[in-house]
Amino acid sequence: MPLQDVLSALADPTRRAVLEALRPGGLTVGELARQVLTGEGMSAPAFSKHLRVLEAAGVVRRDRVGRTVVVTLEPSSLDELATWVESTTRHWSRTIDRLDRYLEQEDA
Amino acid sequence: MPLQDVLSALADPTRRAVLEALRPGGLTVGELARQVLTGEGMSAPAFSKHLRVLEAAGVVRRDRVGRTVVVTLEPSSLDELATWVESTTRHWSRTIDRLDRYLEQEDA
DNA sequence: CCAACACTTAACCGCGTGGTTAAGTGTTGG
DNA sequence: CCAACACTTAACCACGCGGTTAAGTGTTGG
Repeated sequence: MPLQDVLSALADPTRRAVLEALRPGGLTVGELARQVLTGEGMSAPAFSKHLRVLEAAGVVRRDRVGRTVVVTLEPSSLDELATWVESTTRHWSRTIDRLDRYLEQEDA
Repeated sequence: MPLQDVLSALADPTRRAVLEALRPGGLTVGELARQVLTGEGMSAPAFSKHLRVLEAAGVVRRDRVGRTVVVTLEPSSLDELATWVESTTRHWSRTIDRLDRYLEQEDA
């Protein structure tokens, strides 16, 4: 679940929609598809691939239950991302006027 | 700067490296390239394209200064992302055991 | 058992993304 | 002025990603 995998996993609207749909709790693949793919005519295999990507990124887990597969969120999988965003933006507020830094170097 | 654009912009290591390099403040494209592309033999045009993506996502700004171009961070461009991550993960802690939800439905 | 169900895997395909080199655009220093 | 500098745009190419259909894998009701 390195940052790289999480970010590319989230850079897809279908995948983000899956996360939204799972917020109340785990769902079977079928139920998930019914909620997420309302309208868009996406095939089951395509959807399954998206789930694979999310799973590979460590964002969700898939467990076979009877003949269905239940998908659940993997809590703390976005911690690294949250930390990165936080630590990145924190310093931005202190950023001086956009030209100053360059001009300083120029003068030296 | 919709979430979609920001996420796909960040889903590239070179682009993230640019943000890291800009944390202390704005830099010219050349200086930025020197810091970010140490080692990887990436061409200037390729790098310029990455900057274009970041700019289109609203994450950085490019200003011509003399014959150089200064790149600066666009503060608050990651606010939407931070909010999304926050609001997404907040509920995860409350997520019930991964099977419960499904089994409830099954019983009904 | 086995037919049907709920998905996944396999094989394939078009296209967008990330890379290249070559040519173009501003902006000085001399 | 104009040559050189600092990038960017244009044109092109390879390959990975998101999509498809067809076939495979577990699992259970009857």
